[in-house]
Amino acid sequence: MTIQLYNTATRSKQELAPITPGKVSMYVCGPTVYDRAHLGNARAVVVFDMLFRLLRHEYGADAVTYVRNFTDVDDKINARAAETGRDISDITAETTQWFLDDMAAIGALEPNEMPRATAYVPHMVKMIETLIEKGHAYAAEGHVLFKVRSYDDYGKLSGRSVDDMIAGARVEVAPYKEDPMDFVLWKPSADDLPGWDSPWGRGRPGWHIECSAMAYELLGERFDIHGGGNDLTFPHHENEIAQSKCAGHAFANIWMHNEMLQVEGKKMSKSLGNFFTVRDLLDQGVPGEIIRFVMLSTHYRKPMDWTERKAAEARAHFTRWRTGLENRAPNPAKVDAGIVEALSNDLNTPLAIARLHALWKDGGADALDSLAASLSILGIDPSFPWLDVDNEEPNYGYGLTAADRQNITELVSIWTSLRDAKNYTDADSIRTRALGFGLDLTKWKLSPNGEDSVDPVVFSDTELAALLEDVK
RNA sequence: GGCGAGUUGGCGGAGUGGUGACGCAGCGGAUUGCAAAUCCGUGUACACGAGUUCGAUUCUCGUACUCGCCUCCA
Repeated sequence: MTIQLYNTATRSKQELAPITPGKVSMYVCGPTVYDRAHLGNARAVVVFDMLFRLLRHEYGADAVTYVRNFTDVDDKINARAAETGRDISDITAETTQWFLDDMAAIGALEPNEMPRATAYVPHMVKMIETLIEKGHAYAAEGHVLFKVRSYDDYGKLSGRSVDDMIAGARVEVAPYKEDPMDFVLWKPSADDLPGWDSPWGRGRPGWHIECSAMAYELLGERFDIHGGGNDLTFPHHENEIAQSKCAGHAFANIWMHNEMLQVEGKKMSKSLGNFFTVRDLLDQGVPGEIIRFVMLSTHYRKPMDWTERKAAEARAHFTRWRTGLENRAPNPAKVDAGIVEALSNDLNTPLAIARLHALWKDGGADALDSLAASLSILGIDPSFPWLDVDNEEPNYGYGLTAADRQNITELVSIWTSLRDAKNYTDADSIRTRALGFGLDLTKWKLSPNGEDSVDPVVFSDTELAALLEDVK
C-alpha cells in the first residue's frame, strides 16, 4: 500500500517514498513546556500519532523514527518562573511530565526520541557558526541574526514574499538588524536568566534554530517528514528551512500541517472563556479515547470543532461497540484493509471511521475481529476499559452533582431489578413517584450521558434521597 | 493589506465528471410489561453567478460569506 500525503511545500498530495527504502523518519514540533497542554496541542499530537501508527503498521514498528522535541528554554517559561517564583527547571520538568501523561491518556504513543532543547545548545551554537561562516548570519550586539535576504527561497513554504511581509509592517524592527525581516538565532541573556557561553557572549538560542539543530542531530541532514500545526508554517517552519538549507542540509522532504481546532464554533481563547486543557476534560470525566475519537472524526487538514455533542456521540458508539467486542483481543493481522487504505490516503480518518461502522453493521465474527483490530490501530483500546468507570463520573453540561448521580444510579438499579422480577406494581410506583419530583427514570436509563437523557428540569435532591431510603 | 483554507441534507462529516458514503437526530415498522437498547425501512444536500462538457456538487473563472495565519499559540 503506497501512502499518499499532502505536502504543504508543493501544495499537493504525493507518494511517500522513503529516503532509505523501508525506513521512515519524521520530526514534529513539540510543546514549549510552561503549562498544561490545551486541546489544540492535543490535536496535533493525535494527528501525528495517527501517522506514526500508520507508518509502523506499513513499515514495521522498528522501521519508523519519530522525533518530537520539548522546547524548554523560552521567554514564556522565564515569565512563568518570574510570576510564580519557582525554579525554571522545576517548571519545565513538571510540565514535561504533564504533557507525557496527558498525551498518553489520549492514546498517543511516545516518539522514539524526545529531545529537550537545553540538551542541544552546543549543536545549535555550532550550526549558527556554520551559518555565519557561509554568510547567512551575522552577529550584532550580542545577537546573531539570520540574513533572510541571503536565502532566495525564503517564503516559499508559506507562499509569501519578503517584500509583502515587510509591507505588513508587523515585524520587529531592532537597531541591530540589517533588515527588518532578519530573525534571531541567538540572543543575549541577563544574568538571572538561563544562558550558555558562546562566541557571542552568554546567551540563549532562538526558537527556530532549536528544531533545525535537533532534527539534524537525530535524523541527519535529510529526512522524510516534518510536521506541526499550520500556525507554525510561518514563521517557524519557514525559518527552519532557511537555516537548515543554508547550513547545507537537504532537510525535510514532506511538510505536513494540521488545521486548527475550535471549540463550539469559535477559536479557543482565554478571553472567550472556552479555553481548556486536555486535563480539564479528563477531570470532567471525558475519557481520553473519546477526545481522540472526536479528533479523528475530522480530517486533519480541516478546521475541527470540539463540541460536547460530538463527545456524547462518540461515547454512544463505544458503548454500543463494546457489547460485541468483549474478549476480542486485537490482532494486527486483522486490521480492515479499507481502513488502511483510507489512512494511506493522506490520513483520511473520517472515512476510516465510516468503515468501523460498516464492520459493526456486518456483525459477523470476522468483521468484529476486524473492528477490534481496526480500533486498535486508530489508537483506541477495543475493550473500552474506561467506559464503566466513567459512568460513575459526573456528566458534563447537565449540572448533576456526583451525589445526585450516584443516587439516581442506585435508584435505577433497584427499579430495574424489580422490573426484572416482573414486579411491575412496585416498579411503576417508584417510577411514578420519581416523576413526581422531576426525575424520569426511563429517560435516565436511555443514555446516562446522552444529550436528551435527563431533562434539564430541576428535581428534588431531598425527595430523591427519601425515595431511595424507602425502597431500600 | 498579504498569504492560505473552507462553504455538502436538521446536525456532524467523507467523496465523486454521470445510479443520494457514513454517523447522529427525525419519521415509519418489527421486537419488547410500558420505555430503552436492538433490527428493518425511510432523505430529490452539495453557497451564488458564469464558463467548459452530452452531462458538474465534482473542472475553470468570478462573487459573497466564514475561518486561520502574518503577534516565538499546535
